[in-house]
Amino acid sequence: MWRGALRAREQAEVALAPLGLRARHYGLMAILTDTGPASQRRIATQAGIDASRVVTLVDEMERLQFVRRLKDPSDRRAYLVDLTPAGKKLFAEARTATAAGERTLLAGLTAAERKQFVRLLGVVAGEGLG
Amino acid sequence: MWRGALRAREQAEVALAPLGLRARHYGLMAILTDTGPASQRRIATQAGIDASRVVTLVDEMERLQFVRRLKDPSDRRAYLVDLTPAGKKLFAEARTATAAGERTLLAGLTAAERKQFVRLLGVVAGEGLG
DNA sequence: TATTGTTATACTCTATAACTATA
DNA sequence: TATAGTTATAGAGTATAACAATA
Repeated sequence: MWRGALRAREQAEVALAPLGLRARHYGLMAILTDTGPASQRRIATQAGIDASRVVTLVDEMERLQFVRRLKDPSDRRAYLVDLTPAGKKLFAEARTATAAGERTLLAGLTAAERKQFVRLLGVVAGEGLG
Repeated sequence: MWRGALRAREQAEVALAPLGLRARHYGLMAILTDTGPASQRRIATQAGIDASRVVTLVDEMERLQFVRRLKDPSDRRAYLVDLTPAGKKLFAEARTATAAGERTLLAGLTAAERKQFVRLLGVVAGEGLG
């Protein structure tokens, strides 16, 4: 499983490199697309990483203007991190790019097997647990 | 997929910790069990890691006497790394331990789905590529 | 008191480069 | 010239601890 994941990540990195992105940037955009504007704390929980790393990650994406920090009106300590329009556009491109890599990765499977595999993987990965 | 692999590795680490092992030690023993005595170069290729890391890894396992370095009679530069009897015994225990973790990981699947999942995973991971 | 975001720091993992002894 | 193993080192990536502002 580890080996498969390494292959998958490598595919993703290769696919995203032309866009100037790393897998983690894709992950951030995926979370924001999923949940909408979110606090950094929530992003950390969702991604399963430390809050201090979210700082750096959001910094990077903010500097590139794909993401922005809005003040949370209901909690002056917190930000709401949000995709900018440019970020949404970029994420769409990134999805296209990674989809191609995914096809390569799953090339050995029939269409039915792919569907099955993705489904089972969802269960094993504990989908929806954050 | 990445998330699933993280869960899998964590399961493995937790399962192996009581034996004083890390996932990489298990990996080394698995390779040696598979291929028999092997040069460090071959182990590196097989595991997909750098040769310098194999040095450290074998050092650790040799100090614990689970592995030994035999001189390769046909190439005086090379060692043949081999499991000791204690290493073989340990690997059997480690297999039992990780099998329990595996059951936890695949708990959400039926028996048939598990079998299918493992098969598909083998294809995606490019089984036998090294 | 507890929590959000931040910074500084240290630790782990990993690869690279330079070396030796062989081939 | 090239390869097996080793060492030292440097670069990622990551978590931890301590802090200010706010709850």
